[in-house]
Amino acid sequence: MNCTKENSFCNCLIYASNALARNITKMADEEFGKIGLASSYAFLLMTVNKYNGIQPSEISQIMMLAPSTVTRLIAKMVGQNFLERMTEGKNTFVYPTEKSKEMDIEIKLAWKRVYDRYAENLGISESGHLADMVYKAAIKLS
Amino acid sequence: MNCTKENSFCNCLIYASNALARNITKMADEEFGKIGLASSYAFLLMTVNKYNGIQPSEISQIMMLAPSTVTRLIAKMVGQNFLERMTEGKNTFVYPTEKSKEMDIEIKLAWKRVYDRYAENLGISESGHLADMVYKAAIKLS
DNA sequence: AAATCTTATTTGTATATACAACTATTATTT
DNA sequence: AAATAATAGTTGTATATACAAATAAGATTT
Repeated sequence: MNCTKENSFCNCLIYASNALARNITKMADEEFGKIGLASSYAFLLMTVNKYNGIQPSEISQIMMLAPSTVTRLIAKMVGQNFLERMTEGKNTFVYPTEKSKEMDIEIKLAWKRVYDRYAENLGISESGHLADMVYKAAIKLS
Repeated sequence: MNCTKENSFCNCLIYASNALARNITKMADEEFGKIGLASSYAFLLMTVNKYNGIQPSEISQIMMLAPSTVTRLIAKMVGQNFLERMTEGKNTFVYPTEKSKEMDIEIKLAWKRVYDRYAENLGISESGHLADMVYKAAIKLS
């Protein structure tokens, strides 16, 4: 690869992966923004809609986020009446409200739009291949 | 790919790329932390050491960061006597101090350690291939 | 020359995220 | 049964980053 002043870090996975993450998240936030959500919250709602009564620790694993981050995301969605939290002993169970369930289809459509946008830019098979590689690498480095 | 509750987003580039970026940045911060820097600052110093008198807008392009972010990074390094800033008209030129120049070799060694660590986890050719794909994707989505 | 457009940078403010420390609960060992 | 360890979740605090607005300087058009 031709590394000029303009792309001296093209061979650096640290900066490339951060740049990719920022760019794709921006795209996602644009699409999810149309339905009034930032992407993290959209994914959280999708997850809780799918797994009724899921625990924060499981969400943490699925979304690959630190437990404290998940606590904060949930708290915000509880505050906006999208989620409910029930505590039993040391465990917490998270449930979607009607408001969240009603939004599910819209979230999925927005998600599809994000996918279509990046697939359009990267190519369909390319983007599938990339997602696969990036996911596997993320796991290996965790 | 086998998507159970544990990895429902394995086909989702948004979350995979964010997870990869966080994991690799954590690794980088561990290595650069040994020489007292967070990874962003290390890269900034490397860049300014290489391109004496570089302008923030150029740094912004190279590091793929927003101009405001670059301003903040530079300000912090100026405060710690790693960089100097000269303003001429609307332009600003950034220079390394002796402190930064002396650190250059250590930064490069830490950078090598980061590279070795992720190459060890991902495989050498794999990690090269991944960096290449991720960099190209980041550009295409920008 | 004045008015307008463009470019470069900085500042105010907001957000996502994490780590470390803490609380509370349950499980295990002695 | 008491003591200890492990697990689940939350809170305080810090950081990186961005957007939008502001400032300032140059360039271009009229």
